[in-house]
Amino acid sequence: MQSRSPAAGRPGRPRSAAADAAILAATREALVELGWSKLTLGDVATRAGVAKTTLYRRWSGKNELVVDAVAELFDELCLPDRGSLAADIEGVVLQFAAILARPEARGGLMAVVTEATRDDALRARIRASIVDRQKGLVLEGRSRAQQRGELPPETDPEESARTVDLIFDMVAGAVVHRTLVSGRPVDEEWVRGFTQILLRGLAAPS
Amino acid sequence: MQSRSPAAGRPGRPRSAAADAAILAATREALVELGWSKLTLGDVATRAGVAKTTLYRRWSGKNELVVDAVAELFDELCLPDRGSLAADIEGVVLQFAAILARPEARGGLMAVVTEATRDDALRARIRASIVDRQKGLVLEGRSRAQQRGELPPETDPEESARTVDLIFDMVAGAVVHRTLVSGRPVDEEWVRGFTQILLRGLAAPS
DNA sequence: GCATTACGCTACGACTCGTAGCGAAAGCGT
DNA sequence: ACGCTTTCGCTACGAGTCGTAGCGTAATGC
Repeated sequence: MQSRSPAAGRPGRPRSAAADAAILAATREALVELGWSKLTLGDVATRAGVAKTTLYRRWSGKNELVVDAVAELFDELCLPDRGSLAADIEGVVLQFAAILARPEARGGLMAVVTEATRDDALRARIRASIVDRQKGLVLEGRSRAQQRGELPPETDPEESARTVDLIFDMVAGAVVHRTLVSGRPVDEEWVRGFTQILLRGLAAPS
Repeated sequence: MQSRSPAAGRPGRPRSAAADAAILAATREALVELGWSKLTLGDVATRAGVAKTTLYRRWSGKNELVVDAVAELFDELCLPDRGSLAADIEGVVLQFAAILARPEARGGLMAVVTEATRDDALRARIRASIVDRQKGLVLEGRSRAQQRGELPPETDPEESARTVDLIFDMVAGAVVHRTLVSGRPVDEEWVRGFTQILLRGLAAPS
């Protein structure tokens, strides 16, 4: 996507955009059927109807390919204004959960995060194409809540940045853990309870 | 461990307990050096000084082996009484974070969780040897807080069980996400902010 | 037409997988 | 002491995947 070849007005035959799309779609399909560990690049190439060499000319390996394939799933994330901070949180959490509920996202996202533990370049790629977009939603939601008077305005900008990171880890982490570790669905009931605690805290009366 | 051969008074040569320990230690060592995807069972066998066939006689594959190797890391988790709910939370979060900071836990734990997405037996094994122990700490901490009067007593037992699951996902999820996705350390400052939000909520004044 | 690049195809050595077969070693009961 | 049973280390094996190289062909810009 953003990091791959610009292909600006170079001489010679241009790369097929259709092949790109077919490869990414085939990757997601294989991810559903086989899972991360049994997914092979040769199989993806066959599914996409391209040669294995074509695949290697565009992606350096399994990790990079799957990051791009999974990142497309997060394009649909947005933050419609629902009138209150609680409603905004519930909306975006349900969106995020809906994406994670898809099997190609479950296995794929977790696998690349695992690999990113030992690969800084891969981690940067994940951050740029997936994580930063999500964090932007947190920023937007807080800004709206401050305008509504639901949250106090920022004082220290550095403190403010830390809080955004913290909230982001709490929201995304809880949804991911619920979905992938506990293995239970993120339904409306769960989201209500989660939002309640996030906004008012554990000590508050239910 | 609990699920493997009981080896009760059978005839014949008993299995070497030293080999078990050597294999698990070698697995963690290989996990640090190579990471999940490049770890091979042949390599682990060589490091442990045993034959590859011996390894396959005890574990059915990479997943099961790594679960057992990583599970040992969580044996040290406990919940010392620090006098208040906030202090208890901070204590156990720092313990959990210290384990996750070790490279053999980062890659290994995430990898087996990823694989568990498509393997129910593996998920059950993870739950039994890792997750349930953590959830027990949540239960214990809430019980103490209720005795201190920091939390309201339970009314509906079913509602109560849901709340424990929710808190568990929020705590563990946030720490895991901070460590593995955001890639930033869980230090005392972060833990203070996290506990503050978990107990008093976002809307509370800082 | 010509240079340049992408593409499909085949083939290749290197590696890992998981299993089978063998002889030797280590315990247990008599 | 003697077998019986099970484990262990070793070697070897077919199957599968990896990532690359080479080749002829297709598509684009000048």
